[in-house]
Amino acid sequence: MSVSPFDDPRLTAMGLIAEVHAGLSARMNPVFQAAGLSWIDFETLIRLSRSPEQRLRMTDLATQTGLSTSGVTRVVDRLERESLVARMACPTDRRASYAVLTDAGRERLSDVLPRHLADIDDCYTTLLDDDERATFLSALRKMRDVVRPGATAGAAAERECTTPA
Amino acid sequence: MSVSPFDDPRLTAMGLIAEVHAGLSARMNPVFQAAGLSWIDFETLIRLSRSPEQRLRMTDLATQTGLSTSGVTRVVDRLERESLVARMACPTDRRASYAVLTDAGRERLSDVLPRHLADIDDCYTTLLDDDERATFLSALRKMRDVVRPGATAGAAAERECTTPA
DNA sequence: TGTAGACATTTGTTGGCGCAAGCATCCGCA
DNA sequence: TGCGGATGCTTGCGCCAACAAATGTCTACA
Repeated sequence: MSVSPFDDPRLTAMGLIAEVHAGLSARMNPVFQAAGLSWIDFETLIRLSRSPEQRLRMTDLATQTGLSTSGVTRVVDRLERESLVARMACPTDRRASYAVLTDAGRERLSDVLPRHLADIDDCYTTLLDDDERATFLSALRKMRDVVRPGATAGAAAERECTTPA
Repeated sequence: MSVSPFDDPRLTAMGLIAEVHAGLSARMNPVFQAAGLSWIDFETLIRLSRSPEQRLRMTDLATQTGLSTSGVTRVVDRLERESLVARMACPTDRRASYAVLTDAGRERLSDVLPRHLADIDDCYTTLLDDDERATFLSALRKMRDVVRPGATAGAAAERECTTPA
């Protein structure tokens, strides 16, 4: 079938991942845009919502989202402009600052989530049976652990400051 | 464990895909950069190498790579400047043009491929056994078919012009 | 033949992100 | 206490890609 010397089967796996990622973005983005968010905005808000005190230091947000620190600065700038997050000084380290999820941010998440989950069902959940999903997720986790060591959410908890106020 | 109302397990799958994709990019990019290419340059060259006559119309290249047509224009501009691809007029439709892989382009691919494949082995092949890889790929294919209908390489073949000269 | 609409591509504009530089702060050590 | 290096964040700059508008070409239909 193929006439190319560059058709190693390993390449198809990489290509598929890229294709699926791009396709999912294209599929998911309209829902986010309708709510005035980008995918990365959503990721940011979700990560905050899952963090203790619903807040995260800028650096931790960067490692969790995969953005550079400057990228996080600008995302939080945007979200702060819409009052979806707030910056909060860290009481124990005056260099650091927290991004905190606001009530408006939680509300925005609640607005978007149902339609986003429906999209996920269409593109993922209903396509695979339980065993397939389990294998799929475990494969992704193995790859992530190699490719992004230390990017787990748990890393942030270890440098949590004591709860203020 | 979690205190968030936004921790639906379906979200973790999407997050993992994004994380793995981002992590792979970060991991793979140095190899491409060392050869003066970006990941998308590489994808473009590879797609051309696998196409009949080693050429593809701009539009087909766009759907295969997931870029917009204007994006493809500029990628091909870059690659043409380095003589890795050439533009060729379509004999049967003067609106269309082909991007054709040149000898230099093939050579550049040969330069990059071994190190790229080694990266893939580190991040993928050796992490999963045969069954896991099979399930993983089939899951990705199912998702791709839903999320990017008509983006398969075969679609381009159907509108192939007859071979010129 | 002539015309309207679709299509392939390119160009102008805009926004997002990474990199490097800069500033403030923290830590270790004398 | 005081100093040097490390760390956390922000800002200046440049690249890249998407969107929209413009151009040239094709197709269908009268």
